[in-house]
Amino acid sequence: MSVTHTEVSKTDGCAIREVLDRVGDKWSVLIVVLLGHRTHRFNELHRSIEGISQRMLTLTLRTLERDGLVKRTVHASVPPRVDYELTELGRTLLVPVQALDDWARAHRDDIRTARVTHDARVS
Amino acid sequence: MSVTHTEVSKTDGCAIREVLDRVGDKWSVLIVVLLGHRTHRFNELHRSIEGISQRMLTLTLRTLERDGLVKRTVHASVPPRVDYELTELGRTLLVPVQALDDWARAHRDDIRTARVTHDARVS
DNA sequence: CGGCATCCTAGGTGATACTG
DNA sequence: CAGTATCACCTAGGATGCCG
Repeated sequence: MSVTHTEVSKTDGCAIREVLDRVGDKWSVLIVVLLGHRTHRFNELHRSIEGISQRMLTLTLRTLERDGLVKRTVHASVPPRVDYELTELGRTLLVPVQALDDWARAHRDDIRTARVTHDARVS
Repeated sequence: MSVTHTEVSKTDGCAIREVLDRVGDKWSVLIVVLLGHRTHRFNELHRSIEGISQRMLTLTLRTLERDGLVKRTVHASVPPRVDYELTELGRTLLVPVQALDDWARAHRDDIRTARVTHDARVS
C-alpha cells in the first residue's frame, strides 16, 4: 500500500472521493462501460441503459463531457445524429472501473450471503 | 474486455452498479481504506475522517458490517472499546479500490484542466 | 466511549410536456 | 432524433440531544 499514514488528509486521502463524486452517481459508470465497447448514439444509450430517463442521460453525458471523459460529436444531418465516445482519458478510467466490475462479479454472492447471515443473526 | 454485448442486462451489466450502490456513498470507501491500514476504534475513525458525523459513521459501519466487509468487535470493558477491522472479503475489495485511487491521483489534474477548458469554451 | 432517536434540509432523480 | 424546461419527490446526510 502506498499510503502509510492514518489520517485522511485533504491532498491525498480524498483523491478517491473526488472520483466517486464524479463517477459514483447512478449512471456514469454504466455509460463509461458502454462507451468502452464502442461509440454510441444518444438513443442507443437510452435504449441500452434500462431505467434511465432522457433527462438523466443528457445530464450525465454533459458532465462526463465537461470532465473530459466523453467526446460528443454532432453530425449536421436531418434527422440530427449525435455520437458519444470515450476520450483517451475516459479509456484510462475503464481500467480501474473494470477492476471494480470484476470484483463485483466475483463477490456479489459473498455480500448477499453475508447479508442473509447477518440479518438472520439480528432477527 | 470480458463483456462483449452492448445492452446492460440485469445479470451482468449491473454488477458494478451493485458495488457502487454499497460503497459509492460518501464515506464507505474512506472507511475501507483506513481499515485497510489497520484496525481502528470508533473514535479513531471519527477523528481520522474529517467532516463525518457520528450518525453517518455509525450507519456506514453498520452497513459495511452487514455486507461482510467489516468486522466489529466489542470489548467488555469500562469505558467500552469497539474495534473495527476489514474482513477477508473487505481486504479483497481493497485491491480495486486502490486501483481507482491510483487513477484518481494520476488524473485528477486532467479532469480539472478539462473542466476549465470546457467551461471557458462554453462561456 | 460508543452509540441511538429525532428532526430537518439540500439536491439528485423521475415524470411529464414541449422544441429545433 | 436529440434534446430542454418545469415540477414534484424522496432520501442521503447533517445537527442536535439523550443513553448505557
